[in-house]
Amino acid sequence: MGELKKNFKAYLAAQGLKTTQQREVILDAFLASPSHLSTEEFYLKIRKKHPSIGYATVYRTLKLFSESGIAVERNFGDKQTRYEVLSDEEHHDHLVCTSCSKIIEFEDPEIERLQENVALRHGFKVLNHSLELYGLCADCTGK
Amino acid sequence: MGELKKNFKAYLAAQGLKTTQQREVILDAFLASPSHLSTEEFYLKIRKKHPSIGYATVYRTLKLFSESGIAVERNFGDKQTRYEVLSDEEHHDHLVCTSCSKIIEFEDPEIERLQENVALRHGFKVLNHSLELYGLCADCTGK
DNA sequence: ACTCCAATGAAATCGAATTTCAAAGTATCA
DNA sequence: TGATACTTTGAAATTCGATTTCATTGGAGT
Ligand SMILES: [Mn+2]
Ligand SMILES: [Mn+2]
Ligand SMILES: [Zn+2]
Ligand SMILES: [Zn+2]
Repeated sequence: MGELKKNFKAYLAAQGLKTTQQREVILDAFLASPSHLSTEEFYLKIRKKHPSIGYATVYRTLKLFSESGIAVERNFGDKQTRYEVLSDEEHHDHLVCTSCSKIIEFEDPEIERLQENVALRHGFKVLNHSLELYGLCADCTGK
Repeated sequence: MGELKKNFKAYLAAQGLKTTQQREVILDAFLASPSHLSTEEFYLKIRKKHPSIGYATVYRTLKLFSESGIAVERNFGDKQTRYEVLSDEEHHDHLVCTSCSKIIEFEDPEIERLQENVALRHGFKVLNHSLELYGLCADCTGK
C-alpha cells in the first residue's frame, strides 16, 4: 500500500474515524486523478464508476484528505476550491494562465528563503503561504 | 482634489458613466477607511452616516473602483473579497495572522524579480500575482 | 424643462460550501 | 456471531457572499 494511503488510514485510526468503502474508492480515485480538480469536477469523475456515491461524501472526504495532510486545498482566483495530492515535505507554487486555465507548477527555494526573511523582519512565524503568478502561458502569448 | 479622486472621475467620464451623490460619498468614505475591509464591513460602516445607500450600490461602486484602477480586490483565505486603495504604480504583498487576523504589508523587489525569472523560464507573461504568507504575528507567537 | 440613458435600492437569484437528519454501515465486545 | 455504540452516508435543505433583475429615480446635455 502506498505511503499516502497508509498515512490516511493512520489518520483515520488516530481520530477514531472509520475506513469505509466510499473512502477507499474516493481515495483511490483521488490518487489516480489529475491535480487541481475542483470538488465538483472530481465528483463528476467519480460518479461515472460509482453512481451511488453522493456529492456530500466526496466533499467531506476531500476535506478529510486535507486535514490528514495527504492533500492540500488550492484557490486560483475562480471561486472554486481545488485539491491536489501532496506528499510529505513537498511544496510548490503555481503559474496560472488566465486565458486557457493551464496550471504550471514550480519550485523556487530562493523565493522561499526570501519569504522567510520578510517574515523574520516582522517577527512573523510563517505556517504556510500562497503564491500564484497569473498571466499568459507560452501557448497563449501569441493569440 | 486628490489624485485618486481625479483618476476615478476621469474614468467615469471616459466610460460615459455618471458622477452621482452615492459615488461621491462612497469614494470619500473609501479613501478615509482602513484597508482590507470586506464589502459587507465597508457597507456597514457607510450605512451609519448614509442609511439610504443600498448594499448593491456599495458593491457595484467598489467594483468600479477596482475597474478604474484606484483600488484592488484582495482575497486572504476567508471567502470574502476585500478592497484597498492603490495609487498608480504601487504594489505590495501581505503577511496574514491566522490567529488575530492582523494584516501586515510588505514589499520585496528581490522576490518580485525572482518571480519574473520563474515566469521567463516557462515562457510565461505575468499580468499580476498574489503572494500571502499566513502564520502568527509577533503578538500572537507567544500565546 | 425635456429627453435619454445611467444609476439606485430592494428583492430575487445564483452557486459553491456546508449542514441537517433519518437510514445504513463499521468496529468492538460479550 | 449478535448486540451495542457510534460514525458515515446520501439527499435535501440551508447558508452566505456575489451578482442580477427590475421598476423607479437621477445626471447631464439640449
Ligand atoms: Mn499544484
Ligand atoms: Mn494591502
Ligand atoms: Zn494559456
Ligand atoms: Zn496575530
